[in-house]
Amino acid sequence: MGDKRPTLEAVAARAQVSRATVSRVVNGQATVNPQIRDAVLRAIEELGYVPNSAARSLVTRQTDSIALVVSEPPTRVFSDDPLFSLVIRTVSSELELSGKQVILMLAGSQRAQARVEDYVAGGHVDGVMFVSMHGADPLPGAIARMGVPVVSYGRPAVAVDLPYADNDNVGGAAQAVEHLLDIGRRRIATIAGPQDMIGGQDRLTGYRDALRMSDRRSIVAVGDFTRTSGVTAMRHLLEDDPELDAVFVANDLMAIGALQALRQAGRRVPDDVAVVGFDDIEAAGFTDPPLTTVRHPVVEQATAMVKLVLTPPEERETDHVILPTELVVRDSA
Amino acid sequence: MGDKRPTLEAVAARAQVSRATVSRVVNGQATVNPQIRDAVLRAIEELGYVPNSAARSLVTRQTDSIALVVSEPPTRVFSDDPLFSLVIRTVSSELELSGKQVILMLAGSQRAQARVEDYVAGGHVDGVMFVSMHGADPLPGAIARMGVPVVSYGRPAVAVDLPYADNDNVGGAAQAVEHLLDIGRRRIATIAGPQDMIGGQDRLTGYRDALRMSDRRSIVAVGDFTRTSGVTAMRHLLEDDPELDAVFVANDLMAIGALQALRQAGRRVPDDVAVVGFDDIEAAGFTDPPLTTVRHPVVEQATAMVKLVLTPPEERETDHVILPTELVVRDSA
DNA sequence: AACTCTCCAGAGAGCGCTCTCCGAATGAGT
DNA sequence: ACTCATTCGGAGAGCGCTCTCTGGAGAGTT
Repeated sequence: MGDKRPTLEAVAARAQVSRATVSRVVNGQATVNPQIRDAVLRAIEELGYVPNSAARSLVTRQTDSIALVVSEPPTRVFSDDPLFSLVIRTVSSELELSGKQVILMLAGSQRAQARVEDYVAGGHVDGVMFVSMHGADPLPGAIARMGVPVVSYGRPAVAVDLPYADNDNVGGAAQAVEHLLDIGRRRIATIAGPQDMIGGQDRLTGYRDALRMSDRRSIVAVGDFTRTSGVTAMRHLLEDDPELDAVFVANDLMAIGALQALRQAGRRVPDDVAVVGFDDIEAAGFTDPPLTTVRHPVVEQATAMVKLVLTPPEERETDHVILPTELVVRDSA
Repeated sequence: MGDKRPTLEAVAARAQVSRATVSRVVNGQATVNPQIRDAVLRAIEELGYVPNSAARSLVTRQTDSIALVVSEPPTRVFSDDPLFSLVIRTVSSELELSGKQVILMLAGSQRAQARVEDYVAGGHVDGVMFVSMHGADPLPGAIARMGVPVVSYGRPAVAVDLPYADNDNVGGAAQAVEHLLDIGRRRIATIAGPQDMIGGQDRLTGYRDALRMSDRRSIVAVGDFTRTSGVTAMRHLLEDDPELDAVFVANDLMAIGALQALRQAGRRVPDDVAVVGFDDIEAAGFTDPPLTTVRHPVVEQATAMVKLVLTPPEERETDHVILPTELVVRDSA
């Protein structure tokens, strides 16, 4: 910013052409005489010209940047969901492929939500991606109404009809429970995720579905996807039903907590109680015992989301991408 | 973007004043008659006016956004450093306090680096923060030369003189080794981090310093901060010196790997081999046994970095912030 | 040879905003 | 009553770019 950067005008002067011509060259229009094009290119090179993006987006009404909005309440900000980082990185590198930038926005508080809304209204971004929405978040709807493309990572609450990329939470949970059934477990409990998140709801649904098919009773405790909540929930479960011989935990972080609680309670895993998690975070591979869990395709899901936000609605094949999950059997079940 | 958003002009017309006056009100200048101000405010409200940022930054040459550049080679992108996410979140919320946005950029490849350079040259950002730099990254220097404020999370390689916020890696490592010495260990090895990163270098230096003071021999293996590299390094160490009774590992991820390798080799921790890690990631609390490690203030460090990039050089008290570390003693040593 | 058609570069009008003058109106001073 | 500050809103010139429209030159047609 310090010293003046060359403008289109300067390049035009140096190449002895008009601004319009330089603009054409810069934007790769075909209708330019090769000789003139070369001259312009040389001038650009010599001057070290880089187009000013503000000026450009003022007229094109395009910003080449997409917001990634993380609707995470402040309390959870510091409990590290390891997948979060993977999503960010995938989205970022995927977007770079299309020459777009990622603008990261936290929307954990009311104030922050208003900020995001104003920001988008201010025309700063060409699209918005939501990650980790809770309940009936009004923000996506508000933004969609402004005519800005919106997508969600994970299926949003039913009220809003947004395009989204999700994994098959219901199917994955059912898969986990069926595995537990297959290895002969009879009293299968679950530690569910927060019920204001669709992921939490769906995994509970999958658990219930699988159990209903086999006529078993469901035993449910609810956590909030953090490890400590897993510890607490497991303890409650053990109090409620000391006879349980298996537990399906709605995410690995809580499963790790459950493993700890189980150990403290003197239960052996998987001998006394089998445990299946969900997510297949890296840590799942080196818990004691290594965690059997449901893996879902984070990278593919993030990629699908990016594709959705970049594709105009009329060109989309589908608005709802659902990716399959896979059971990873280790030692805990 | 879809339908026309109201402009300054429209607000001016509605409030029966000139554009200039509206601009004054929007930017909070004092020299506006309260009555007129109210009228303008009402018009803004009624029209739902939000200033167009492109137009504004075209004339002010300010963008209110700061780039967060992650110079991580693609190979490491998918090995989740849990702290990475914490840094991102802290930076983001800290920046929001000053009304700035975070633009996340990956700079793992040559091509990506060039992209970042062009982007910054294009005047998109008011400042750049670097995270996780390797070796003598030319990018920060190039950007600093353009007159854009640059800071680094962690001390950069000596060649470039950038403002930075770092933790006391040398001191922390020394602290860890001294603890090992205190509990009576005699053959203390280390698994060092990548030597093209200052953090890796400094922690090795701290290890060597502490050992030299006590006249012990150093035993070094080098990893790359990933868990698997910790496994490999630990195995090598065990081959090189089967008698070792302690190991200081340059980060927790590798320490977790080392713990696994040790278990596989039939060594008990801490009885046979004491292990100390570095970082105090959440997982360190629930390894088996829980990991003794060096905690450093990630949030404070990120906050300090943000403060540096936002403060003009002439107003800065210091260009180099170094935060103290703390040894967290658990069961592994 | 006169005409039309195509191709391609230049002219110039904005995009929405900020900010520096300017000038009108008000109040104080003589 | 008249002059001189002083306050505060308006006019208008850009900021750097895109893009439509225009017009000149050369090629093709009759």
